[in-house]
Amino acid sequence: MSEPTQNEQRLKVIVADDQAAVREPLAAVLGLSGDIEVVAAAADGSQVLTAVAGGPVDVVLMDLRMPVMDGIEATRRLTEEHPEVAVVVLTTFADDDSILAALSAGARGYLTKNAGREDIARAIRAAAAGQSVLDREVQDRLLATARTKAPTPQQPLPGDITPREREVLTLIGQGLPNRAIAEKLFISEATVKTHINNLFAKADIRDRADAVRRAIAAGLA
Amino acid sequence: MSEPTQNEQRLKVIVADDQAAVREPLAAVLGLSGDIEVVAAAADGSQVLTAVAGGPVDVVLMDLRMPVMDGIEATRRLTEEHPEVAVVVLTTFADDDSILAALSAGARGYLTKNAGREDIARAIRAAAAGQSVLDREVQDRLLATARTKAPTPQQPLPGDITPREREVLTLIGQGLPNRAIAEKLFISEATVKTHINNLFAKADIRDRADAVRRAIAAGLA
DNA sequence: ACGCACCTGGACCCACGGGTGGAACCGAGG
DNA sequence: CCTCGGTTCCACCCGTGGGTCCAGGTGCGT
Repeated sequence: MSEPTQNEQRLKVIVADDQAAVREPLAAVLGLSGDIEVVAAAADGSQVLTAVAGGPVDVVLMDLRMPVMDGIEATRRLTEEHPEVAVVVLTTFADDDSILAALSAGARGYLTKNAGREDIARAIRAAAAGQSVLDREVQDRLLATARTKAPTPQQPLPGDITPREREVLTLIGQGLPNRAIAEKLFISEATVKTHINNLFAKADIRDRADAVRRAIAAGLA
Repeated sequence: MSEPTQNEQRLKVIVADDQAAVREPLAAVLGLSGDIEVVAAAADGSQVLTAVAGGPVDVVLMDLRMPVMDGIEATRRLTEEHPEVAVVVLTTFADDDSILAALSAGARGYLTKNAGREDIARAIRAAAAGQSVLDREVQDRLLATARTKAPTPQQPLPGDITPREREVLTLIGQGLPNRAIAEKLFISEATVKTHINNLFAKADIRDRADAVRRAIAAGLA
């Protein structure tokens, strides 16, 4: 996580973008930062993989929209086969799906293309050090999805519920009538009723509708 | 988002931590970075606010656990009253609640205390530039909550459902029996049954348990 | 004025759900 | 050994739920 003092070696960076008009000036301008060395350029995801195989690399600056193999897939493979290589995404698109997909694939940074040279350089240094740099809007989006989707605290059931009862509750949560539950578990409907009544007593469930809600709330459905 | 060339002025930073044994060495070591100037130190949140009022500040390095006013509350007020000031959290705790609370309050970075001097300095520079730096584990946690909480696509109901029917469905989703629904809506139980039967026909709902699931899935409960 | 959608209500029937009590089997544990 | 918890089943009762048909009242747009 930390750099003992500071300058170890120049950071070896690969620039990946299918548009030469973006890739080449970017590589050139990054080389101006004294601590960054662009060791290769790639026009698609597979070129990134071969380039990484060619020699030691610290950071890949990755576009998402590329032919042959896109940036998401390239990131996924890269972080699997070479976890020591950090990936920083640099793209024009900052929609929720792209952000989640890229970070899930293992990217350690996400910048939009209105980031300046220093912003990019800083993200590269951070990624090499194990940190993660996000554009402000990207962080806001990620935070928003993390927050809005949070109100399902997975409230638990009493501990004295038997495995069989849990099975029955799950099927209730899927909306099945007792007869269907009985068939699915190869038991009689009477037995299903017994389990249900035990459930009601143990878990303070009033009726079937309540059971459905509890099953969903407990994550069984 | 970008810095035109580079050195504008030294970044004015406030260090906030209730433990002097942490605060003072931290302030001292940060001053060693040529582009960072520690202009004040604070032992709690309210001291941060008064210090910010005293003069121009770029970044506040904020601990979360502090007496009088904690880092969350201080961050919230700071980003409201002085949105131009960036807050970077530096704390030992990296649990989901703390992370979400701090970032929701407006923090533009979140580091744990095993971050090194360069890591912290980089986060400060990024925050001043409008970016956000997260520790690796922090990003992973934030991403995990954003992902796991996503599988509720809010599947909609048919369009020809009347307002009254929607009301009834909501109450069904809360587990109420017909009689209770009738009382709550000041109508007879017979009317409730009618609405329910219409719902079943329109929305392809089989029975009451199914209705509960649909109501929850539609976000009515 | 007329049709139409919606909300309202009543009547009937019966299947399913839910409550109670009892009973048998089996495996783990004292 | 025999108890105990879990699972399996039966019988009985009845309340609620769910299906069907019908019908009055209101407000809206043509």
